[in-house]
Amino acid sequence: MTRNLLRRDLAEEITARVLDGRIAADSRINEVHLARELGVSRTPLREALIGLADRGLLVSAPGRGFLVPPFDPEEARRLYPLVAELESLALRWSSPQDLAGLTGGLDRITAEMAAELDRQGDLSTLDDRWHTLLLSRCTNPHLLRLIEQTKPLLKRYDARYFGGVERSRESIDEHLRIAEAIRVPDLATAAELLVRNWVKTLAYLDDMG
Amino acid sequence: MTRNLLRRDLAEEITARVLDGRIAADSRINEVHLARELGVSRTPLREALIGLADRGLLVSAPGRGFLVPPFDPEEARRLYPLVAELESLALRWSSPQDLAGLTGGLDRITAEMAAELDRQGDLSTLDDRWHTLLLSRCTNPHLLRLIEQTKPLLKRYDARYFGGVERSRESIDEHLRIAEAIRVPDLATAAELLVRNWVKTLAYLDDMG
DNA sequence: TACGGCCGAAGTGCATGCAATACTGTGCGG
DNA sequence: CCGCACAGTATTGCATGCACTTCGGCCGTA
Repeated sequence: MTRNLLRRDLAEEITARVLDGRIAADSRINEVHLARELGVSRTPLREALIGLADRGLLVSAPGRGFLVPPFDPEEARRLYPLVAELESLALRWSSPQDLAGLTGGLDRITAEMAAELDRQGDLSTLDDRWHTLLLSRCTNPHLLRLIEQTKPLLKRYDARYFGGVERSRESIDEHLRIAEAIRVPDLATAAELLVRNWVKTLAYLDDMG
Repeated sequence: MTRNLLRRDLAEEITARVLDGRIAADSRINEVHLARELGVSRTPLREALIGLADRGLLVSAPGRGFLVPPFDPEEARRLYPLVAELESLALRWSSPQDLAGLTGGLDRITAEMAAELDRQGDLSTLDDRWHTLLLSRCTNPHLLRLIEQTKPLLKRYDARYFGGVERSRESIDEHLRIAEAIRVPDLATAAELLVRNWVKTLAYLDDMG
């Protein structure tokens, strides 16, 4: 059992707040206020902020502390293809046999997504679980780390624009087809479809914004 | 002009020490001793260590501080293809025209490498400069950040095994051919050659260790 | 009005202090 | 001889303290 460090919990909490906008984009973070609000001292808070800055979720401005970068459509257009390629790589670096064993779990999550969509609920956490499961057999921990680090940056944009029912149905269908390709198994096709899934999401975002 | 933070200088210094072994692999870092040795307090030192742990150069063990992970041949076999794919991606995401303008500078560095090889000098920093210049036209800052973060991990292994004259000559030749492909410009070929360059280096390492 | 310099308040960056946890070595029992 | 318990030390994780920088408002001047 791993004892949890305050700075990790804080990093998680701050990430959540940045993603849902409770900590606004294009704003500075006041360490004293935030520390008081979270009921901790500045030290572990700063440690968490430094970690987040190293991952790119925040930027550190010497003498001015930490900033939440502003939204930038251009950045979204960089992040989606990046995550697409990284996930594609992770998929191609997984054992086909191991992957085939995942299809049941994957499709179950997809089914939950369909149900949640009817209920007009939140799909993003289910989508996360699906992708995480899909990549869980990748044998390259460093690649997985990079993906884990990059996705929050992307989720900032996803969270803003998510909710298109049209696109959600389409995406659910794409998930099913990816799982199918894995069952064959045809990883090249699966990886290709996975990239398309991300890129199409970006295209959908671009059309809106 | 960017005022420099102590934690950044420290992170740089610690990275250097880990890479050249002054901080041994598979050892714990004693914050008090290291802080005293570096003439700073534990606070900015810890901040630097946290950043390095987030990048994967160190690992954080709750209650036990920070550890330098042991050398693991398996890890090297994961890192080289990863960096290869990342750099390949960065190259393919560069503008061919911009890249073509780099060939002069690239070849100059390659020439310096050849000269340095005759002198039996250090090639790794020149190699770094070459790769950095090659990727300098990539328009995806997040991808470049991931590469910057991952390369030190790899350099830990590179530094251990570097020095094969045979492989160095071969690598220099590969650099020239990559620059050629860029001049054409034929980025697909260049990216392919770049991947090969990394993978062959790994193969050479594997043969030794 | 627009601009620039000064002054007080606010905030960061680093140092230090403290309590809880983890390590080391010793002695005892099996 | 080996394993375990225990006491003392060392070390981490977090809190607090302090100095320097930055920010915001006010004034004076052009």
